[in-house]
Amino acid sequence: MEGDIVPLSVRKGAWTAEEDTLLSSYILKNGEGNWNLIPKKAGLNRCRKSCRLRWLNYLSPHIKRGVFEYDEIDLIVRLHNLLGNRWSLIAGRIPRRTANDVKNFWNSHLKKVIKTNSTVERANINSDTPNKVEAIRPRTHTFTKRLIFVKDKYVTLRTHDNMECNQGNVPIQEPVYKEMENNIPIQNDISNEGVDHMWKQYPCLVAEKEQEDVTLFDPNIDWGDISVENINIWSLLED
DNA sequence: AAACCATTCAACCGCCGAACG
DNA sequence: ACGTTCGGCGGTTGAATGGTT
Repeated sequence: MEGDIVPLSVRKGAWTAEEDTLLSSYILKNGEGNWNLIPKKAGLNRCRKSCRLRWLNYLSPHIKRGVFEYDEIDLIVRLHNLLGNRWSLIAGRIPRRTANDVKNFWNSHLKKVIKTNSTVERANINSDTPNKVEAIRPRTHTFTKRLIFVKDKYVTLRTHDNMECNQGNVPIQEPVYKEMENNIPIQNDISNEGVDHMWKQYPCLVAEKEQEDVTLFDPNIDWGDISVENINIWSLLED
């Protein structure tokens, strides 16, 4: 692809502190904009991809670095079990973590020890056999009264202010599912800090009888993604 | 202390799809 | 309809680091 051809003189390899400073100061001042122009305008002898990667995976003030916490690992394992190696989707559900970080963490820490499913506890099983994952592709589903099985559950919704409510047809990209404990929903442990979306929990409204039409979710909210842990909501909805 | 091996992770590569002319 | 550009993705590499012998 012609767009990927870069001049031979373009620098490769590890970034220097000076290059980091040039890129950071330019983007913080002018925004991300056109990655094709950024290297030139920032005074860098780097290709657009190198600049983009360096910013998104390392320099951006929005990313979180360092040790993965238990909650994050748990989420990675569950989401990987559900989505397979779709790192950008997985990272998109873990606030402030990059796809590259999640991928590296999986490959270096989790891949070897995850045997068959998605719980962190089972990650302690020592095995040389890598987990074979069948990815489940997100699809749009229409919610109907058949969702009666969610009685006594909470659904955690990731909402966006700018996303319009699409009543009836809810695009599902990621499932989350929270059990009720003594009628109190288990707290969502995902931080909202520094992210442009909000996590909210809504009780599933359940009809008394299966024959009734039922509004499962508050129709006044803006729908983003719906997330369900522990179950494969997509396959359940197939029936 | 030196050699070797294993692990980590930043960075690169090749490819894809969307947007655009 | 087609070619080009660009942003983005997952797979892979290899330098740096740490651990072991």
